[in-house]
Amino acid sequence: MLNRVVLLGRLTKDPELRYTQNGTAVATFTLAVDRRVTNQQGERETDFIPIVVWSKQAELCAQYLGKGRQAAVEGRIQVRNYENNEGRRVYVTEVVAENVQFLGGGEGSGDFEQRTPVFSGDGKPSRNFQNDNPFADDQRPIDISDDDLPF
Amino acid sequence: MLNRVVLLGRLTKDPELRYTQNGTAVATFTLAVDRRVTNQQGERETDFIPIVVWSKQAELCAQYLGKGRQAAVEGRIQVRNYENNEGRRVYVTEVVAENVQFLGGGEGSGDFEQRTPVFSGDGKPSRNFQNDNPFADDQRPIDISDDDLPF
Amino acid sequence: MLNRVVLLGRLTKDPELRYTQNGTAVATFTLAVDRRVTNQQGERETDFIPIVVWSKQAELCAQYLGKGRQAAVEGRIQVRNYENNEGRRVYVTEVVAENVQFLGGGEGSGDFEQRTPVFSGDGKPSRNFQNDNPFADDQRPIDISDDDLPF
Amino acid sequence: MLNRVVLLGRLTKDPELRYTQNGTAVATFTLAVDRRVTNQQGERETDFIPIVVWSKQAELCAQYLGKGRQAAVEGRIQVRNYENNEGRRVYVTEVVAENVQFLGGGEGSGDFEQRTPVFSGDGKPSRNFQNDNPFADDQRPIDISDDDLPF
DNA sequence: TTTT
DNA sequence: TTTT
Repeated sequence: MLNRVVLLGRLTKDPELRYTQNGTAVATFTLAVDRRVTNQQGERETDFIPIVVWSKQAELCAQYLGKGRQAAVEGRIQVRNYENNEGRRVYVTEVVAENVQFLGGGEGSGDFEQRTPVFSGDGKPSRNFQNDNPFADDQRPIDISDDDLPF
Repeated sequence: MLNRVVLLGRLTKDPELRYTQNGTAVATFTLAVDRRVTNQQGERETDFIPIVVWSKQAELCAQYLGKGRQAAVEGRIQVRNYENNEGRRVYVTEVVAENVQFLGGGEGSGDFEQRTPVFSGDGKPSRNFQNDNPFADDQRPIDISDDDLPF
Repeated sequence: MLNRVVLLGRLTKDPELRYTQNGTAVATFTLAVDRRVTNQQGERETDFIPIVVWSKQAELCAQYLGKGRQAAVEGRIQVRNYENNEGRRVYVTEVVAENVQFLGGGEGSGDFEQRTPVFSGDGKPSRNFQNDNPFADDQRPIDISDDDLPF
Repeated sequence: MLNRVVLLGRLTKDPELRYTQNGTAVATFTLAVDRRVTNQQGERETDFIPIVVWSKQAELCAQYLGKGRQAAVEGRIQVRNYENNEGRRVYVTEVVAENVQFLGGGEGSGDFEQRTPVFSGDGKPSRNFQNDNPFADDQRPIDISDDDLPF
């Protein structure tokens, strides 16, 4: 019906870029969003919120965003679930971004020089794949439907 | 920094009302939010989003909301984690509501007659408690800090 | 960049439906949104917010919404200006809706029976037209560009 | 009921800071927010949205924000009206900010050195005052209720 | 009356 | 584990 999210925070790492079987780009990153109020111990806590971006925006994020950069994300909350390799149902909540604004900051910060996109695939098997693909690592399209999220 | 969510959906069950050790009310429920677009199979999918409400609003939700009722929720995304009883770190994402609007609908729908609040505690131990309390079931305050979420 | 609005309120009147020169539907209505806090006199004030909807959604609003009905509106704030017939620049702020949800309530309330759309054109000339059209009244398309708002 | 706005844009000028009769600070500025899509002439249009901030946040805005700076604003839409000095009712729409985030950019940009707050009062009488105060110019509190907006 |  |  109505499902709207707006976040402002910093990337905890460079985005990861992948491609679905039929060539759709999808980028993922985590946004660290500080809470506005401190807790009872007087500490400022942070929510680490997983973000998913599709298509052209995914590629732009991979090119222009990096660890430590500030970004504003507008999108919707998505809750999906899958069966893990122990046969247990796992629930994943993430924000599907429809609009990402690149703000300043971050390391190496010659504001928005282009980065070399980081393709994910790092030896550690991605166990929450709906369809595990051993070739995911070498930048070949992964064998899942466009509906699924490849991470 | 900035973390804003607005949702419109229906409760999948009656809210559960609890009290922290020092008497703060907390209600929880799941909001079923239909997606605006259908998937590739032409089906309309639904996101089931866990909601947490505190204090006075919690008690109002327990009184006036029920299974099937429509509600608008405004709040923020919170990601917390705890170690479960198998020693594994579990991540929980939920929306902490700051404003809940009661809309029509639902069963027995003599619009907003008061309901008998449903206290949770149903025999099945609540395993994601930070601090398990055997008395949670009989409506006595539960023994955890106000910071923690009792579910 | 980022311009997001979510409102929940009631229509002060039936929506007005018009068509631009090239046949695009546009509906307008005012949403009465109560403030959450009362003022210093203990009264609850209300903001009356002008809403604009385009295309298919405009026609659905004209059919299914009416005076007193509750609606949730998601969109963006738009500030436009035009020169009035006294040669003075007038500023208009309105919410351009991208998503309107029909909620219950309202008069005659046999929930969402279809209404006869109300075409605007009531004898009183609409002086904030960019391009005044004497035929606007008899439901013929109005002679303005799609960019402009016909009211 | 529910009235939520999130904006990201740049200040068109330094904020103006004033004080109500009983000492409450209020800052005002205009946020230039680019539209995401270009119009039929291929130009990117901009909405100029008036912002009001109260109390402590007002003083922080006056100190840390300036012309050209980027800011994220979270708040609610307010529509008020008053009778102008020609006896005509004038409607004013503005965003009452509850949370302002200072982002980079702007002139002189030694990021967030403190600025000398700009008090409004520039010789031109502020004609949309509900209660005109000839002393508003010399930084003395203005003689209106806290409920009213002094600009 | 507008910002980059 | 889900609502209409």
